[in-house]
Amino acid sequence: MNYDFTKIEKKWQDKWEAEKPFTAFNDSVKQKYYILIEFPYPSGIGLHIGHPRPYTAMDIVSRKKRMMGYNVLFPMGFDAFGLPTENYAIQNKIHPADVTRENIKRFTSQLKMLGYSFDWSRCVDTTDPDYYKWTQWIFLKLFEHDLAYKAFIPVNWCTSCKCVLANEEVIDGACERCGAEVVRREKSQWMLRITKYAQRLIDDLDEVDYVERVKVQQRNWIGRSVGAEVDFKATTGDTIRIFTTRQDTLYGATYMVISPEHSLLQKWTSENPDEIRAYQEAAAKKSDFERTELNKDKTGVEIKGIKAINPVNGDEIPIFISDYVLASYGTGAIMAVPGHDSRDWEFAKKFNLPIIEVVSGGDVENEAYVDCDTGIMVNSPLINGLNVEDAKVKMNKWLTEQGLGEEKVNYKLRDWVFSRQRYWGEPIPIVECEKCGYVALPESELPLVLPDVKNYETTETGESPLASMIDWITTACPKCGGPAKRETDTMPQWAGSSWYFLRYADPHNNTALASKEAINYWTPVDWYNGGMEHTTLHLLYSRFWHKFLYDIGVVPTSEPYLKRTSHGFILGEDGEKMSKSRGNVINPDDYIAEFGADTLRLYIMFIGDFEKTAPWSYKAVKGCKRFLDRVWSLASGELDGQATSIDDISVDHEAAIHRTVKKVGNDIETLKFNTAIAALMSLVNDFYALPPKKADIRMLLTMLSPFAPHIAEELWELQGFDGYASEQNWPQYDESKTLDADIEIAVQIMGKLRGTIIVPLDSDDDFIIEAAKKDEKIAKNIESKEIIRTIVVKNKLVNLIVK
RNA sequence: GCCGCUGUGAUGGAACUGGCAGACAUGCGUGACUUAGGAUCACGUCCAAAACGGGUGCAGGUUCAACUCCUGUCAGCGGCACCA
Repeated sequence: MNYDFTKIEKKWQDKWEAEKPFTAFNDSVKQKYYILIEFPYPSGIGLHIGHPRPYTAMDIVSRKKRMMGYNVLFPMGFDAFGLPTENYAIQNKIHPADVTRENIKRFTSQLKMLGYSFDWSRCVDTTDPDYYKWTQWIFLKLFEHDLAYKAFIPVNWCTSCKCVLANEEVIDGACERCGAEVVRREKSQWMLRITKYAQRLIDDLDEVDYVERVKVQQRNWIGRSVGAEVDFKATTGDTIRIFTTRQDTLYGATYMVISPEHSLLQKWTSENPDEIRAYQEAAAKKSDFERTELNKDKTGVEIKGIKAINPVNGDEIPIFISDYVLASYGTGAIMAVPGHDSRDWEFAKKFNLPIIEVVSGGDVENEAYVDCDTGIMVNSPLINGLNVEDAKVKMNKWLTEQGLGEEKVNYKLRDWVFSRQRYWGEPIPIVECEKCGYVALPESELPLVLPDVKNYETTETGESPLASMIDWITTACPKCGGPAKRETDTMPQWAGSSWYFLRYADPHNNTALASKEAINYWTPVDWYNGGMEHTTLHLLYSRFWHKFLYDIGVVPTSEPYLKRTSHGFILGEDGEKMSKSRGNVINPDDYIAEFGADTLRLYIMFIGDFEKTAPWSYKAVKGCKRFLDRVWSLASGELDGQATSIDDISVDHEAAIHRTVKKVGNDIETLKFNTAIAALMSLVNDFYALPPKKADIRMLLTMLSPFAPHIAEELWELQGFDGYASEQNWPQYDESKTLDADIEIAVQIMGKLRGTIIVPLDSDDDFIIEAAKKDEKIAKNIESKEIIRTIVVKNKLVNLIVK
């Protein structure tokens, strides 16, 4: 009988569909284990080969955890709001909801064809009003706690999507999604105060088990730096507050720079207003990208007729505007210390400004002395002779005493721009009342359902398609009953995914986002695997929302995910990133049809280190198919012996089986799926060398079932074993049985391998040394030499040191 | 510029905590079975093969022993970046 994977896979998938063996229970006595993968965006092109890598990995973990006796929650859903669907809808004149429904259908059937053990009864869809009701509810809570606010600010505007982007969505000055240029626009936008959580988002990383690169990247993004804010007086009488991390170098400040957008500029009358206005206008026109691109050539304009006064020595110093100072960081103003900052140094050279050395050890005439931690303060009466660190401490104290400033921590993290001028997103449940300002809709009016519109396109003025729905916009203020207008922007794609893992705990609840009991039972997520590309987007956003929900008592823990791992991308056969234009895209459907889902699952895990990128190889897929063919021909025939427990396995294979149980089990827990599969292949090779008994095959199928569940169940049934392979206990190994009775150990002379000997397991040192000396090859090597030292590593090797 | 990661056969990749480098797979080679083989099975496959030889990006060091630890250096990938 042949391995007819098409028939077998259909058979078992139908069975799982009917019997639902992978349902998670909210009232189980078993220990819970919550495994999460990032739910996909159901795009029109269907499942991509990148999807099955994390899904298969976590499916294997889920299946193994179930076999270990856990009540496993392994859910799936769809993050379905977003631009591609909207664009497709615009082009084809279909409602985005219809497109979404079709895409979800297709994704679901593709996922089912891969045999994943999802609990489909908990499937969620972020575009379902029953779901986004709670996304809106959380937004209202944020608004209530002053964490959502509307502000007129310069924003990132994607010229192609015609939409505002969050900082996290801008990559090298271009749109993260479409690659088009991002320009600066002033717009009134809803914002979320993620910055209020910056410190906790850093601190709590110490509490969770995330792979290090994720922690590093988040810390990097939040960008904490410790310094001080210091007030400089201007000759106009105004105060200019600056932020610096080098308060020790205050005596070296020979000029100031403020950003072209600084508010004081509106107030001041300088001697050169035209020059200043021209510079401001030029800076405003530049995109962020252009501004950073020009970083070699420093530009700026002095504000003539106005000076600043250095608070430490009373010196009058000039003030410049320059776009190397950002309005959005710190206070938008800096003191410039050309002696110890390379940007200031460059600027000072160009504009012929004085350079004062305040930390000794460098040569400030030739270049800024920046890495001067080991230097000693000079030319700084208050702190001369101190090292840099002590100087900072003393300076902080002095600034506080004088009322001139204080120690201050700054973050690169910006508040989250939360409005999108698009149709296919959650409506923001806020109205603007002429009298009361921004007013929240009452909870009873949720969900605020997305209305049908004729036209899904953003208007030329950059307004959401909802802006043309006059009937919908016009409403009454919930507070005073007066005339009010609805918010026409929608939420960003990241809204629905910021809390979806909570919904899985209790997906059909219509009185809360999930019941308290369900949340308390299932959360936090035990293991979350996802892509590195979400580290400073979804992962950061959802940690923020979770912390807020913790603060208002909705969830029991301040962190949503206990453990975070991340997979590498799969590249095309040419080693390049897959893309339509390169023509190297791999379609999973083709592989399921040609080799079957089990082979695809196996190969995608065998391809290489799970955490690294790996190139696809058609030929290597065939190797995995060959392996399953070999398993099939071994296990589909008549087999000898009993097969009721691990004790029935044959003596010949005992050590190999125990070793494999140990290896496969450990490797699954540490994401080493490739070596787990290699171990199973080795065992099968052993079985070819020396025929296995029935109990040996039973062990093999048990271990294979998380990886290749269809073939494992089929062979299990064929052999007449009890129940299903997937519901067996995960096998226990006996450490003492993992080694053969006789083992080969290496014999080295002077650290070089000179031969091997076979000795009984756990032989003592003297026995091994004697056995080594008796070995023919070794004896020849050491005759006429004196052994002066011997090193024995038990069951591994012996090293003879000779003279 | 700063931070992090990675360099191993023809290829993808193994190697626990310093203990036989190259598991497993691909590819290639030889043989068997066959009318046939792009199927299957068996064997071989780091280089060199004279061996007490050489070999994990490169140059050193520590050690009885180094892919693994240390110093320096080169290359590639990723993140951050006029962030004061």
